[in-house]
Amino acid sequence: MIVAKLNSNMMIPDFSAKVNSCRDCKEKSCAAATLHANELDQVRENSRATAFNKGDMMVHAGSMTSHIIYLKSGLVKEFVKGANEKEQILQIVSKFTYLGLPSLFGDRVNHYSYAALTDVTVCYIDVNIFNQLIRANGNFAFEILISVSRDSLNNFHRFMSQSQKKTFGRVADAIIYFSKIIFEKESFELPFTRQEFADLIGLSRESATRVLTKLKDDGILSIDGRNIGILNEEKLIQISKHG
DNA sequence: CCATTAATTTAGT
DNA sequence: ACTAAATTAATGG
Repeated sequence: MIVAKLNSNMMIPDFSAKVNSCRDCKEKSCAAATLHANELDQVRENSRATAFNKGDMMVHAGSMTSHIIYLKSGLVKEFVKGANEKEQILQIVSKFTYLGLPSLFGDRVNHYSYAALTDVTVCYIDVNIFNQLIRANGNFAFEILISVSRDSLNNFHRFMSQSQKKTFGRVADAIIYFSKIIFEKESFELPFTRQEFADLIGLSRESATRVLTKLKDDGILSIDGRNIGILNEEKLIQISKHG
């Protein structure tokens, strides 16, 4: 390990740079779009922008929620580790969403862990200013409520199907989930390994790949490494419904 | 800087 | 669980 010597030419990196402007932000959330100019300036004063690399841990479950993380770009996985140390992915979070809202309102501790699936850019927003805005601006609060509720509905449906369906149905659901909700495309690249794919739907890695190759052999999917294409959507939906 | 090799991670059976 | 393939890190020039 090389330790850089501090001399007069070496500046300590300047982390004080604040977010440039929230008013002109091109990556605003629906909620932030309801804020007035002076409120956005308040947010700016209490925010910092940073980036994470693919694979980076962003939040550990159990840590305190001092800041809300707003995801400006990239994909993030939200997960927990069960008693058996097995990972369960709760959902894949895509851009323009706030991470950990249920933890903010339900507790002061993050109940879930977050890790970057791709390179990611974020803004940290102080929870105090966030709370303040919710109290002060009903439209903002309403939008936040909408996103939390949608999240909740989505996740319950996913977990329902997971607990009731067999392996093929779960895999089909996951593929449809990626195609419709995350990527909004017929074909896409899985943002993670087979292990993680299995962790998302509560299967073993072996079962997950077995089902994927079967779906490929049956001509329902095209699979090349992490690239997945839906060839026969009708059948896929059939499988999803059937179990 | 690039090339080679070693080590780790991932996929498939 | 094991093997092969792929990706990433370390090494040497």
